[in-house]
Amino acid sequence: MHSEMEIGISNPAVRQRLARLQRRLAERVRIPSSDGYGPEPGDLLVCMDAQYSGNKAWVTADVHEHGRGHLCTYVCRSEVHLGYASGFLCFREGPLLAALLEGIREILPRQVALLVTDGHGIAHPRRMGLASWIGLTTGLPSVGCAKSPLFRSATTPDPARGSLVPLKADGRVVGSVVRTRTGVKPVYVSPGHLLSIASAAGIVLGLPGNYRLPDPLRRADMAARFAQRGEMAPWMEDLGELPPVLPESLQNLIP
DNA sequence: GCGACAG
DNA sequence: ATCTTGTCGC
Repeated sequence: MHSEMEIGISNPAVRQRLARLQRRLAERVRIPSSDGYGPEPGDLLVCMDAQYSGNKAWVTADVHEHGRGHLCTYVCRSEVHLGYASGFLCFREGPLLAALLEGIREILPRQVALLVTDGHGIAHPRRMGLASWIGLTTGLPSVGCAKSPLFRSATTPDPARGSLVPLKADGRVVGSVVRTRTGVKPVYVSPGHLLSIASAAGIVLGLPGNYRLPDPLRRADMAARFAQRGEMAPWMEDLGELPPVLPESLQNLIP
């Protein structure tokens, strides 16, 4: 017998159905031409990440209070139900993030104001990156901050921190290539849901930190690695095992 | 056929 | 994401 394996996503028929679902979901995403959500003092910004080992995943949510700082970083363990394939990350990781968000909802002093994820928002072939999926699923504003592009950009931002250049997909501007640290590889920022392209870049550049990844996102990454190794830091809180949250739309498509 | 390809 | 050692640079 073999260990429980994830559902293969290499199957053309499965990919086709999921791609169709992505295009349908993308129609509901709202990206204003300007503004949209903007952080206000006291707002809770949640940055999320996940680490994997086989079909096990350690998922984290770093809670940052805008204008003040770090509150706590939550971690949970989950089972992965779908393999990875470029362009379909939202279906693999989305349900895991949704589970943890559900878990911390009652713990937090107030509602989450914004979500930030590893991976893209609308800077995606079908406008349905991880950030857009979780934003749409939760109804919350969301931003995608990816470490590598899904589309090659013709230009690169100046070496100085803060400089940025438009990120295009098929001639359409869908995000920004942002220099978060002088002389270091840029990150790829795109809105997921309920805010503009400019706002998304502004938010990422507004987050604290002197590394390529903003501190909250970096802390989410660190926490997930710690948890995976069975370690905990004083600023982390373990919520234990939480089952992935599969929306109706996925229950029929994913066994 | 070959290279690309978020995490 | 994960598999892995040393090493160059601020």
